[in-house]
Amino acid sequence: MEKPVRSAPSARRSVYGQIVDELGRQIVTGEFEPGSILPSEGDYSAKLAVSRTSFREAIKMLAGKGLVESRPKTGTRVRQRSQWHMLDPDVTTWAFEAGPDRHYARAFFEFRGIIEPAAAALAAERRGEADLGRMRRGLAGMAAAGSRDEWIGPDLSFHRAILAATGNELLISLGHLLEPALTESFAIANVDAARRQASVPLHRAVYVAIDDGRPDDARSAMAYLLGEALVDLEEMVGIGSNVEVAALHEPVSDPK
Amino acid sequence: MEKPVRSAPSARRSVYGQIVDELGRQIVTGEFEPGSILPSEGDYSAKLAVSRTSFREAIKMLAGKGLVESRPKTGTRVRQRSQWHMLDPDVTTWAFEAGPDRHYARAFFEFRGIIEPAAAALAAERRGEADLGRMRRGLAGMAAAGSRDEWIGPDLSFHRAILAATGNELLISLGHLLEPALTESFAIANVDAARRQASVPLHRAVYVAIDDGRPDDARSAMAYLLGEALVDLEEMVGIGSNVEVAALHEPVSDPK
DNA sequence: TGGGTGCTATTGTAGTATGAATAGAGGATC
DNA sequence: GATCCTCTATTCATACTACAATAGCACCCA
Repeated sequence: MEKPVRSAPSARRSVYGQIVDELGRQIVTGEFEPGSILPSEGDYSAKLAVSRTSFREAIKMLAGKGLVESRPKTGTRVRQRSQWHMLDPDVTTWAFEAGPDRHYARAFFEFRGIIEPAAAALAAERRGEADLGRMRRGLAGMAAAGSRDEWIGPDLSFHRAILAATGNELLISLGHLLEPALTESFAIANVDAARRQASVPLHRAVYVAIDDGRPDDARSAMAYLLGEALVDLEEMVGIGSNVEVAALHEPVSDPK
Repeated sequence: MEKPVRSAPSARRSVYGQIVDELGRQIVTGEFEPGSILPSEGDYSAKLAVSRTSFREAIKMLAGKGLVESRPKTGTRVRQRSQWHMLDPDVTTWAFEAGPDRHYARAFFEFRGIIEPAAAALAAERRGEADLGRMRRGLAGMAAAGSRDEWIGPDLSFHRAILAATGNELLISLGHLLEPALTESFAIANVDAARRQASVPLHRAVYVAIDDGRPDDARSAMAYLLGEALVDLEEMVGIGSNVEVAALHEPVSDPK
């Protein structure tokens, strides 16, 4: 549909890459409902005015992320949400781009709340000088940041450095999810400069605990930091409101 | 190289699917080193006796998992491990298939040790009757299992049911990683029937705590369960041995 | 010696042809 | 009337070819 400048995110320029982004976003936002069948390759590629080859390559990439499934005769079907690879950076990007998807954003912050405090504790045991240096640079960058855009990079670096310090490849991989999430979170919750600066001491507390080798303090400092960040987002978007939390107690219906 | 029966995992039968599996495994096991360039599409597809079309579709799927990166003129390059999507089910499968990759297996169990106790705690707060039913069926299946193969399914169902009970899509996605991990773990650590049966009460303890709505007990019961499972694997493969743990304190060198 | 400038290998895209698989309709059989 | 089988049409799967776009690299010229 409308294809605006879309400066920031990913910015794939190849034909198949654009289709991946466009179709991926449409699927994640629910424009194509799970269980539904996409138009046939021939029809859809013609409609998009691209070759069937490029279209198929895009579909293959989406299939690799668990979003769709192609079978002869049947066609290409959108899989159930429970089958999607939610931990894929692109899927995360699309989910956050989709405007404030409250359900997803809430799940994501809950997930961070599990991972990152534990990662901070591990980092306090295993941090190397290089990791600490990256954290310090992140802190300095945050303290110096004037605009929102100047803030995101250092913030991201700081959290990534902690994940990297754990030496755990799976935790490091989570850093790839953080980028779209942070970028879009800040785009949504437009916290002002004063508020951002207020979180610098919280970040510093995490750093000090890691530097001193105090895992439990690092864990709780990180938990507190994330809690504050969630509060900011809540106020803006309303995720995590009481209604949402209550609703979450029953929808385990999800019947595969 | 040798292409044995490979009964269990994925078992893709399409041409491009086989290439994805084969290339993916070769990259993850290090047969193609990060930073190296694959042979050109024309050469490699000819060598494999498949069309360039199918080969490219396979490459696209691998690119979607962050394993490779294609650019005109340069070719297709294997990306650094830190860029891989380690939380992709296929990548997990290849990493475990690769024989006992101690480094990865240890990271994976550490990761489970972070996620699953927290998930169990959340499940104790949010579980629905359907979730509890699935857990009960899993327990019953484990108790009744004679062979190793009969055990894996119920075990997997049990852990997935807990993740599902959290209602958190990201946690549910982790269930996709569990399947290859459990399958291969049991293939490696061939624990005997008596030992498996000994873990049934541990699983039951987790279930009871969740059923009763006691988050802290669920968390610690799950942590204990995973600890025991890790002990089994350690004895077989040597992951997590003292040497390994000690070595992990410094290799944060991982540059970029 | 330095810098611009083609050459060329490689991926990207397109179009077409053929094959294989299967859902579903329709017919045969009991 | 119900069940099973066959047959067909649709769709994806694979292959092959041609050309465009890109960018590394060597070469040439000032």
